[in-house]
Amino acid sequence: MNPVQFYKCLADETRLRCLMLIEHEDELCVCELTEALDESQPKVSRHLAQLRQCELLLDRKQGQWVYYRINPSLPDWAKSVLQQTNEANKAFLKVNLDSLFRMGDRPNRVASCC
Amino acid sequence: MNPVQFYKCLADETRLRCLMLIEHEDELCVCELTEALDESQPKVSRHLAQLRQCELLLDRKQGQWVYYRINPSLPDWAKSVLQQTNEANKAFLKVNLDSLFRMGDRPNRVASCC
DNA sequence: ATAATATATATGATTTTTCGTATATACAAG
DNA sequence: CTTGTATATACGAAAAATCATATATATTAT
Repeated sequence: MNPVQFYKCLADETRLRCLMLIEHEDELCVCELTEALDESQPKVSRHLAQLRQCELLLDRKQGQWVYYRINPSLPDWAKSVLQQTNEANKAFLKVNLDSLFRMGDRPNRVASCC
Repeated sequence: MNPVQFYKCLADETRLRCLMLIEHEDELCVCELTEALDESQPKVSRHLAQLRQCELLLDRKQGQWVYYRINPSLPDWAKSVLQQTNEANKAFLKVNLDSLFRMGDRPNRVASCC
């Protein structure tokens, strides 16, 4: 993982908030992120695709939903950066977490093993 | 320190290498960074100015040289991110450190207190 | 005073990134 | 099959970032 490419991924508000929300919630689908961020679906989807191409995120398709999670194969330093950023910037994420928890009709998780 | 602004500062190759070199050496002047990076002086200077404006770096003028150092007032999480990035990416910096150590006529440091 | 060195900044061009909108694909429900 | 929902992508426009070059300022040396 080239550190410049890694930080370019974090250097956009939409992408950083997506990463932090996913880090916080372990796994989120596109519609949840779209609601939490109050952004258009194509915009969120485009940024998620970029994070997937750079291998910061993995996705898992389940029915009509696509769930994104942090790539566990990221180097330790990168994972650590994401964790620390999250822990030290809770106020930054609050508005998005509030929207997420207020959201109705969130899809039911089914474990990927079933 | 807004995390998006912070990561935008790290999301450029010239700026990230400058930050990592300075982190490694505690303090470097513009001509040393210019030599270590093998980039034009205005380019290095411009990026350093940006890092100073964003308060990631502080500068100290001494004679004809301007020395840059990491701003010690950065939040702990940001300082930690810089340190971890450095420790986990030594190979990334090697070529620049080699150039720096090979450089002739490096300015003599004088402690800022004198 | 003149010349040389170190650094900063201005300017306009170029490149990169981001965006809105439209559209395509896949799945689910009826 | 049709409709609705979730997601992805294509395309051109707009915005932002970066750059090379020229030039300005400050300091040191002669």
